[in-house]
Amino acid sequence: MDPASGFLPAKHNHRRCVEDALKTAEDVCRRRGQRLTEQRRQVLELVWQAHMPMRAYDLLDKLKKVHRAAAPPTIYRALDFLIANGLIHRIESLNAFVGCGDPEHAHAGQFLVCQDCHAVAEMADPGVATLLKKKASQHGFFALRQTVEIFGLCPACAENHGGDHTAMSAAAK
Amino acid sequence: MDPASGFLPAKHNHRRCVEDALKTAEDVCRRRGQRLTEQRRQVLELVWQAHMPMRAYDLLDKLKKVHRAAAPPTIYRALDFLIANGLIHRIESLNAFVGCGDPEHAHAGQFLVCQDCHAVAEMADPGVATLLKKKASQHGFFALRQTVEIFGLCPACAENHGGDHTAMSAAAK
DNA sequence: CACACGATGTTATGATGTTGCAAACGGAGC
DNA sequence: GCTCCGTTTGCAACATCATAACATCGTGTG
Repeated sequence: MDPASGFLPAKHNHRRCVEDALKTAEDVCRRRGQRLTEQRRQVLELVWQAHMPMRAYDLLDKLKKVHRAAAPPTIYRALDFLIANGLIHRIESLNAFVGCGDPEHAHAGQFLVCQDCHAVAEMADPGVATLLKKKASQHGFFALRQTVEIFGLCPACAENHGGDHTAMSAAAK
Repeated sequence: MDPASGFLPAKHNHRRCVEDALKTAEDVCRRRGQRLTEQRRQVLELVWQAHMPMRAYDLLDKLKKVHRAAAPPTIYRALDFLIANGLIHRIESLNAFVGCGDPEHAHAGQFLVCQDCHAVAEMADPGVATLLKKKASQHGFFALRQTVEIFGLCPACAENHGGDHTAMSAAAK
């Protein structure tokens, strides 16, 4: 199953899932005649390694460890490229980025963001995307791009907190 | 009809619609025992006057004209208050704020953002919100809050551009 | 009046993202 | 190999977005 869809078990083969993502990225770029340069590959790898939303400057700090000259434009250019090729998604509410499990097909993803552990899952439900497009068109609006971000509790965190997630998350601060 | 739902005709009674929004805000705050101070009222008025997404520093510049001492915290505090009371919404993709036409009821709004004229309409379709919550729960996710932002062309801009919005918007730059 | 608490003033700083231009790289054609 | 040319990267500065920390002020309440 697609590694980006749904929340992952605590112990999955993480090294493997990063490798798969990079392999897929290489395939996709080769087919499209796009250059997945070393820098871009490294940034993509950092995003996948974290397996949770990564912010630009966090990625920059990590990138600097293997590439001292890295600066903000370094990261943002790589992120722009990766987004343009559907290899990552941007989570607007977090100013953060996550890997996309299905870069081969353009799609409007819906993101489930856990407020507790910060894990993110992508739904990519075509029914949702279609409904939104349809609802928009009922308002005379021609939809081109969607951002859908749902905040709440992932299965593991909902489990841990039982019914009183409100009290718990307040206490957790 | 609710002034914030749907795109407005080019010539609506704008002064009236700002006044109504402020009146409603006063009612809501009074009932909740919240203080709609002069500063907060002014910021809310600025948001409604623009009738399109306003960024914090744009509001700050405008506020300075009637209140020289205004600084970033001035604006952000007012915006925090207004959001907390449902009087405005934040558009995450734009780092901008729009007035809410229905502050009386908590709701998950869906925003239609025109890429051309930057107008924004709020759908607040409960069916959409419910569907998203349900889809999320099918993934074991307990949804608490939603951000739905749809980019495209509003009725007026879609009309002007006919079929070739791509060429037009490229040329428009 | 005195107190408490929320609101505001003020300065500084942190966090996020972009522009502009020059240099280096890398593939296409010779 | 060499030139040409478009893409990618280096680099410095800047633009934008948001918050921290602490002092002061205002207002309602006992």
